[in-house]
Amino acid sequence: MSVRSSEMEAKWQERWYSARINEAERDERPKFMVIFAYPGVTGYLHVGHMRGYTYVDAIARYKRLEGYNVMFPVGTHATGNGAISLAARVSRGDRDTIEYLCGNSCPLDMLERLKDPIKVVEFFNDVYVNQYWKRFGFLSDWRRFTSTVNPDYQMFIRWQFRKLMERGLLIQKPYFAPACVSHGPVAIDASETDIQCGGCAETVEYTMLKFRCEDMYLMAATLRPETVFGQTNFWVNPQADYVKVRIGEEVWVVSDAAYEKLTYQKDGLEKLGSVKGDELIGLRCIAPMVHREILTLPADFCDPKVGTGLVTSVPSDSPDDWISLRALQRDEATLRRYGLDVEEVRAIRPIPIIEMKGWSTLPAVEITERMGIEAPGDPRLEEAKKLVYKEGFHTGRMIESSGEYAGLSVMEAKERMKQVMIEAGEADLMYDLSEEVICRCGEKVVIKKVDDQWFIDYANSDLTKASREQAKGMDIFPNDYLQNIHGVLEWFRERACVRQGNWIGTRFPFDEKWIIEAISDSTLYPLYYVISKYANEGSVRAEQMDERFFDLVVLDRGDYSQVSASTGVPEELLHHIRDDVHYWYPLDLNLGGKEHMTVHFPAFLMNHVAVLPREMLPRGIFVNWYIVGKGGKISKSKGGAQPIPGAAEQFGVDALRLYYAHIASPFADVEWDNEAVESYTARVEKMERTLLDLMALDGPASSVDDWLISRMASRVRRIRELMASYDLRSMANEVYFEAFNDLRWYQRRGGCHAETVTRVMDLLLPLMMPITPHMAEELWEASGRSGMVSITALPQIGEGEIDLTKERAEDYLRALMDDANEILKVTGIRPTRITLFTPAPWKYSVLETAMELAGRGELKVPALTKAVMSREEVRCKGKEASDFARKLAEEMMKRSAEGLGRMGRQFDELEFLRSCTDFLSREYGCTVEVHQAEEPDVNDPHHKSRQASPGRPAILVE
RNA sequence: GCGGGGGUAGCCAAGCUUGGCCAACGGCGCAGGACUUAAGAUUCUGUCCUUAGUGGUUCAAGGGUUCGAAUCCCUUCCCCCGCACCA
Repeated sequence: MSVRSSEMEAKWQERWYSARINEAERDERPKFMVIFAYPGVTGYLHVGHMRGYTYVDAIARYKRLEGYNVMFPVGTHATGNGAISLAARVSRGDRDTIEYLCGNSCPLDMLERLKDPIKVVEFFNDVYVNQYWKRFGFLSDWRRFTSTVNPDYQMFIRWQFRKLMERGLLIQKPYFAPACVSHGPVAIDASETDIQCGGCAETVEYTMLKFRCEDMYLMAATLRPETVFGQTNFWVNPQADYVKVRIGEEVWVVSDAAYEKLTYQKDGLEKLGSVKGDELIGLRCIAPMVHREILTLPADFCDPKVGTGLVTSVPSDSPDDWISLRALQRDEATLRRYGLDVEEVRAIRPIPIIEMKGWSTLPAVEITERMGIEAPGDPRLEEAKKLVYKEGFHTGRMIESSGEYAGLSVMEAKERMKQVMIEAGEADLMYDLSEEVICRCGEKVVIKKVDDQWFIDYANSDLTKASREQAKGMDIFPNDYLQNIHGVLEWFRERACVRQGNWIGTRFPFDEKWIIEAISDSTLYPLYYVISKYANEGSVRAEQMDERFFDLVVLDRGDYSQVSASTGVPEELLHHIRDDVHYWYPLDLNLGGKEHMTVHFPAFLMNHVAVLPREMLPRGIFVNWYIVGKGGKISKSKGGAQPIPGAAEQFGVDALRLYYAHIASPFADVEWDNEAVESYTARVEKMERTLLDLMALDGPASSVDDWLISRMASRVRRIRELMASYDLRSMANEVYFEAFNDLRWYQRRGGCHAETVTRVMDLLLPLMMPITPHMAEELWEASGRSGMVSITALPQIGEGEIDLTKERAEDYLRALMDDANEILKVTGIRPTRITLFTPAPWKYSVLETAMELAGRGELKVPALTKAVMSREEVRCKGKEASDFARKLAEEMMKRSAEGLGRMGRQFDELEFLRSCTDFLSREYGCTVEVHQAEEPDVNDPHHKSRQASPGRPAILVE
């Protein structure tokens, strides 16, 4: 795209914004409030992100056309550690980060400032608003911009949490979270803001099985508590150091390392003394659940750093256990060294416990054989374990050996058996990280018990029920999600809503040591856009927005004079804000990417339901899918990774907007493809040129004028229907492709009437405004219209403008030409004369009779034949007549009611074709004659005229 | 495993809810014609096979329902996404 285009875009944006048509103020009109789920401020966005945002602007613009007072606010979400992480990387001069910033044309002198997380947020807020959203010509009310770091926003969030507390939806219970042993809570994520290594670690829950052994318990940590029925022995690492620990009445034995971890998770641990691994070998202990006595045996694979450093042995399902057991059984020297009874150990056999499709009941034995694993310590054991575990977890089922659990799936059995053992005091839980994590300070990161973690109780059944009820009445797109969201709401459970540590966010109002986490502070926020304007313009300060303020303006609770006195906000302003809130809310549409389906949208809905009265609950959700790069993510090498301003420059904003709107259904991922985008650039240019050409026309009226007007008017009507479900793609198709083809056809048919063109522009330009607003304005102005198309109303269709018969006649002409082309193609004739025959009058009378019969539902071949053959003027045609009746009846019986309706829309074919002869002879470069079949003295050597039927003339080419 | 989505002509992609002008919108690509000194742009025509406008075979595969199915039902094969504390 040319510079001219960018200048043109800037020109119109400047006009829109200086005329403030984007600003939303309460008035008498019906309102429409729409948002997109604000993006997290984590860095530059790419062209894929603009898809959903563009939908929102196009929908907002369309709603303006329909006469709504539209509010389309934007904001950003800075909560979490994204900005902190980026600032940290800039601070430490991370090369990739600097390159990334500069590659996106971040000014060099910014780098120093970006060491401060808040500056990072401010910087990107500016980038998003100015380089993305304004660059795309969004009619968003910029005065309402807000960000989760703003103090006023945070006052709103604190209020929201007070309301959740009031409703009894905040609950406290223990929780296990990663923490540095010296710093406290840390974030573990791939960007490794807080940590040196281990960004991919996950928290894993081990079940500690208690094996009674004399006066103590050997504690075996396992991820597979459901395998207890397969236990055959117990593993101890003879080299490792273990400790005895008193906890309550019990004495546990765990590895040194495990003891340390447990001190963060269990209260009242008392270390009694150390014990070497080899001292624990050859003991007999009682296995939990099965209450069998088993033997403790030596195994090197027990890592004291993993779990408790003690392992229960299930050789049927654990490749490690099976290989170690077999090796030990063959190793008489070792057995003797530990004073073990050789025969007893050799008698140990795996016990089948789980059956799964395609496997024997001893999968560990099977997999090791298959993979040829022989010795303990084989690195492939890890892979073998994963494979068996995964298969078993998903498809496994417990067999008879598991007693009352027989028949349960592994998944179910795992949960149940774990619970039962915990309740019986035979097991406990411990948490660990899947890999080592080291804090920035160099200390270890462990899983620490948090006793007083706060949760939002999304499992609350009243809340769930009310939310589902609300969802039923909402406009939710796509339809599948409307079905699905009920399941999601049902499945949503308590969610930890606060964090400690290094996060950006709002302080939890009931305990300032907590920061409200990222999902929880972005659910009710659309409401805040109504109020943010007052904070941004300075008429209400953050500290004035206390609980009573929001109670009053949102919930109508409290007294104006009192709240005014206590907050210092003038009473009149309070009224004003209150009325704003109740005018704009509820939110009409919340649009967001598909990643929001399982978390954000349900939480958004449930928080609204929890806090607000029924009449303020949201009305719509729209989910959009992604623009992806070839083979998945958008990337530099595969296209689409270029900065948004660069793409705007290269392709043109209107072209990009049209691309997003039209390339595919919103509910499907699309692969970014430069060529495809370029074709939309070409399309925008073609459209513009075509319309400018039309505007230059100044000729006489002709028969196609009414056709074109009808066509456009029909499209306006259809678009109204389509846009009731925000079907931008179909609208784009109608305007930029279908209507475009109409315009070309009009010109081809010789249409050139200025007045018609004027009317067409009235109808068409507003419809172009939502998707290609800059071009629409440009053409609006070029056509001599005043004002801006962005603030016009959708055109009203005049009485009689839609004339379906005219449209049908033109379709008939096209079909005729298709037939003629077909004949010319097949025969290869270069025509010197084309003769068209309309059917003989009696054929119309047969059609009429057929329509009558069809209207009564009595159309059948014999019925029609009988009815028409009784008439003399038909009967005299003999077999030709009966054949025609048969074919017609067969044809018509295949039609839908709509199809029959079209057939019934009759017009004078003879006259119409005669009016087209000039056009047709121009098209075909030969003389064109029109006759009625059975007209005397017409050249028709092959009796082609007999083929004519109503709606389909016969053609003779020579 | 649970939940969800999908397989349409060379490619992308509509249609499927409410079965019937559906051989299947549209775009891209390709081929040919027109315009042009030429190129580009534009425009017209064609693009499953066959054919004086007909007929045949198609919408992952195989069954079924129906006068009639890309559309509804069943079975099979293949692909994708989500499963949480991450926005």
